[in-house]
Amino acid sequence: MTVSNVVNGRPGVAESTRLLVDASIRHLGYKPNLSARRLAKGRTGMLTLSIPEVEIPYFAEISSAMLRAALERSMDILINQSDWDRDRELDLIHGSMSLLTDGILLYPSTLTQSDLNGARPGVPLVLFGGSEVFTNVDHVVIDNVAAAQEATEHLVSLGHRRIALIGPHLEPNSRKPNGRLAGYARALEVARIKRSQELLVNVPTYHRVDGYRAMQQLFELPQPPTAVFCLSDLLAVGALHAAYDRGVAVPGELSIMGFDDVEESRYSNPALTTIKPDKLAIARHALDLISGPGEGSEQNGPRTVITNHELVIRASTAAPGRTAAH
Amino acid sequence: MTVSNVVNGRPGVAESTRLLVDASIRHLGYKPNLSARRLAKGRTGMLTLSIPEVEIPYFAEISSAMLRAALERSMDILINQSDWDRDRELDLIHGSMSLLTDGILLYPSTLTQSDLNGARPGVPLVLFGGSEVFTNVDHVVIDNVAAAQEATEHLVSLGHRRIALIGPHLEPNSRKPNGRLAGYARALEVARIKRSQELLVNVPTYHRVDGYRAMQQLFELPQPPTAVFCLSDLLAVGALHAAYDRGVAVPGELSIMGFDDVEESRYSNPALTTIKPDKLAIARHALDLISGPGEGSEQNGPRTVITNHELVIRASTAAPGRTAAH
DNA sequence: CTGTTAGCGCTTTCAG
DNA sequence: CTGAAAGCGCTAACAG
Repeated sequence: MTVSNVVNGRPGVAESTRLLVDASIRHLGYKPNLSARRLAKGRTGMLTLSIPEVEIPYFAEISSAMLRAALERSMDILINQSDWDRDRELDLIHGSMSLLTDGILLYPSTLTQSDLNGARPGVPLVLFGGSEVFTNVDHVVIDNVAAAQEATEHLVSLGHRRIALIGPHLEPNSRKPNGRLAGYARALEVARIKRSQELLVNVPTYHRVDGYRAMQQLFELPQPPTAVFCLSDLLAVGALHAAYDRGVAVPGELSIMGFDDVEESRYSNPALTTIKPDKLAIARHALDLISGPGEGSEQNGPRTVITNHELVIRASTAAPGRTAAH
Repeated sequence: MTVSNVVNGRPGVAESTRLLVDASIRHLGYKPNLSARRLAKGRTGMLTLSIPEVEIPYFAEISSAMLRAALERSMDILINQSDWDRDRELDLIHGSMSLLTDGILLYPSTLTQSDLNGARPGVPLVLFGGSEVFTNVDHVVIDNVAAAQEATEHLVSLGHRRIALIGPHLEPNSRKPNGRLAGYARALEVARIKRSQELLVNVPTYHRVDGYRAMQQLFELPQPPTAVFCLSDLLAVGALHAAYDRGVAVPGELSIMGFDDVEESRYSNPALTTIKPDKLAIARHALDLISGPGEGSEQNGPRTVITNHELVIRASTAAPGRTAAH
């Protein structure tokens, strides 16, 4: 009908008719049925965003950025929580819900490259973040090795020599490449500091409690570190709390450095020195990739976009003072 | 077709046929089109969740709880950020997007009762949280006045007499009822403590920065408070940081109390005493209301469910010591 | 400029 | 147990 034209604000409708239709619409309380529109049109205007956990501030902030970026392009976002579950992530990409949304934005928490080689989803897929960089799919990342190296160098430049590292995937023989670990290693190498296995604390997740426990463990060392680089702000907040509980002064006796620049860390006591990724840029690039060049670009193969990061120096790092040993 | 039956796992299909169909499905890489299914079925299995901001930990935690509760009922959630924008919330309820999802879960950040009296959305609507309790729509709340009263009484029982309050909607002549303010007032009344207007600091939002500024303001008072009750943990974190910056010891010289029991406040230095709402219960009740009794219950009118809360005492509150004045 | 005709991909009837 | 027929509410392509 002509009705469809007026509802969609398309040109080529007489002003009089338009008014008439508008009146009827209001009168009858008509609401368009989006499902039907979608069936007919073939697109939904919705994207699926998959993150491991909304409660982790980094993901909450990234989600918020995605929501904003989507709004800028008048799209909606359906948030899916994968709970770090491999099956949930696999399900999404080979997936059942594919034809509901126009694309999938996924933070690969457990997937590896080879998982992506198999069947492709029915809709565009773009990855963002994660410790590994995928070359077989569109992926928006930061340069994790450079970032971790800068962070470690900052600690080195302050005069630290015993610098611990707290993070997940630090197992000695992990097959999953870990850019941040590599950056840390490189910085030590440049500074001619010998790596010590006891200063590498592997944790199961990025949660505060893991940072707390890891720090406790480091305090028990015969020769505790004078600085700790935590692979997320949340981990750093946990470490900070452990220092607080033990009465160790930060940064006086111990320097702590985070990663992510989540707002929480600007208000911790003391505020955290950290690495700040450009979250809005990540979101915008992800959105551009997903709704961008379209099918035509398949020829050019998967694209990797590297976004900026920045070292933000706040109050939790300083030159080493007295030892952290109690 | 019979195909539909096997896809939906319905009975009444010969085992042989089922196998045949399954094989073809796998072979052809068939994916059901959810939009089509929805058009035909009339329901989408999706709910819209509207919160002001995902980056606010309380909302992130509530979202997570909703996501989990929805998963338990095999539903999906579309998250909408209202950004505290009245128009966005109104739009949602009188709404355009109505027929996309099966229901709307809304945190009323700016709406008032009268906004809900007008046109009803085409789908079930349930409200959760907020400072006002709506009686004309299904609403899941906590008893804000009781909670705030308990919080204040805890401070009183410690021996405090000058207890400040930091929060939004504290204007003297606000028309919007504020349960938490009422609870605070009642506790003081019971303790026969005179209310002082200078101890009420009204802030624009629940963000950390507002707590920070409000606290700075209180420090400038000729006679600063010995305790502060912040109407959100985020505000309390800001206040804590202000105390830290000024070198005021918490809880030695100043007690700080929060509201929400967000994980962040368990790791602040010191950890915050706070009011803990049962977020999962809120989520589950909201989901039950929305997909519950259905149309039949319209006769019984809107339901209000009040969920539990709990006072959690941690390290940020203690008996008053030296004055907080610098 | 307006109205008609198909058909999106599924789920329902209801016959075979 | 299986298949054919109709229609969910919309948009697209065309004809009046």
